[in-house]
Amino acid sequence: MAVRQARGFGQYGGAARALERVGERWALLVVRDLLAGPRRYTDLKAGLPRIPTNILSDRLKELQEAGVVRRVPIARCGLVYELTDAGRDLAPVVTALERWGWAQLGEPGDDEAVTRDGLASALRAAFRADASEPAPVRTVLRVGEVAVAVTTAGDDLDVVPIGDDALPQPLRPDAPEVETALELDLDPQGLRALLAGEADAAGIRVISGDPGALAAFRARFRMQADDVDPAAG
Amino acid sequence: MAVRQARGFGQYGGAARALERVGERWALLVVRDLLAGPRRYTDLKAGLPRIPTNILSDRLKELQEAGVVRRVPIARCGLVYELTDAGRDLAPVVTALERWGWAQLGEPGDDEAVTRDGLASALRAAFRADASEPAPVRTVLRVGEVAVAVTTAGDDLDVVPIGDDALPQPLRPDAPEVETALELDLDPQGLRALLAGEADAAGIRVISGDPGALAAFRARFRMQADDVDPAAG
DNA sequence: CGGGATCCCAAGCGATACTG
DNA sequence: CAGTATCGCTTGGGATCCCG
Repeated sequence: MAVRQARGFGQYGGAARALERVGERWALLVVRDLLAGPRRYTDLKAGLPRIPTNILSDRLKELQEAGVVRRVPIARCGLVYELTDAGRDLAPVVTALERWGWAQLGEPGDDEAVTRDGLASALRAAFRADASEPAPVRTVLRVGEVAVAVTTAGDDLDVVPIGDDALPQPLRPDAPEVETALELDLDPQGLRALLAGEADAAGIRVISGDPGALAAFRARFRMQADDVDPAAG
Repeated sequence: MAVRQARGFGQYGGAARALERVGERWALLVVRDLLAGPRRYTDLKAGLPRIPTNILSDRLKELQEAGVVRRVPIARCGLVYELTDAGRDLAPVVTALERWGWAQLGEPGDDEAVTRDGLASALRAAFRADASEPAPVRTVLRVGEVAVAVTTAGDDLDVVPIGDDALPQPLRPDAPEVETALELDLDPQGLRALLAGEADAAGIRVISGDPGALAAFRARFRMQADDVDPAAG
């Protein structure tokens, strides 16, 4: 009996119910990765290097039963897992966790790496919509082995993995030809510093792009949710 | 060895780190209750009726080690646990969970009850700041055995438990004499319906207050984060 | 009586091996 | 590729006990 009957907390309330549904170990990390798009079992396992296969299997079953994840057979591409509407509604939860967690992060542990979907999730959490800058801008970030391409356009953000992903990207037709304005190579601490808005640029290497592009990126991606409104009135 | 060394996820990222710190079973419910104010061990145990005492003890130790909770001896009042600044920064996480969870809630289970701090947390998550209504308004909500008094004033929200709490409330000096404009008695489903903005008033009993006060309450407390902006430009 | 610590059992987790 | 099966270990659950 892999799918356990949700050991409850005995409370009628939102937080308790949410934690019953997605509070098991690894569950929200699966959701985080699926927020980047549909993934095959193997993709998920690759993005969660330390998850035991039986646990991934259990979590996917439980998330399906909770109405968060759906199994979708794809023509000649096998089988993918994707979020349901309710699953996508978990984005604010993941974002809140990202913001808090990045503020707590120090040095990376020896065996800690930045994963592709984790990087994408971080960028989504750090993104600040700004309708006043509607022109699309594309940035490529590399952290260790992983890389993503980030395209911003006004309030819109698109993060796509780069690399030997077998999964065909939807390749939004509305994001046609945008030149890459900035390409960065970061180490984990550099990524943290960048998203924290720290002035120090250790661990941040600009591969291509001018300083203005870097400054613009820093302005649009910042982790803390400082909701001060600066000017009066 | 009560305090385990944070079985990590092997990832350098915000969500992973956050879940390492506060992702253990019961941990975020402890945080939720502490967001309502400092609590003694016994208060926490009473608010989390199904938590085994050893687990509560373990969680509190882990949360202290994670820098989320602090133990504070109080003159002739024993010992309380309270959130640190980092712990208070978890409020957005709890709020996001509340919002998602209330949207998922159906019927209460047989042994599920609404707890006082859970009710307070739900109200905080549902509150919509509105600076244009600065006059303080006080509402009393009862759900089963628990009751809270909610005072709103513009962007400000204050939720205090009512009942035989041993713990002395700070009793904010800035909230002097406000008459109770509305008093409601709800069953769990009525609370859910109220916060969901459902028109149906089953399970919602008005003890005192006029229909206008109820309508005003419904306008200021609504769970879904509908961020549509209705009118054009 | 508040604030835990201890014990024992069951259930969940982790690693590896194996299968359709 | 996409899981299932098995097994030992670790946690959680529930009850009891201890200490100031």
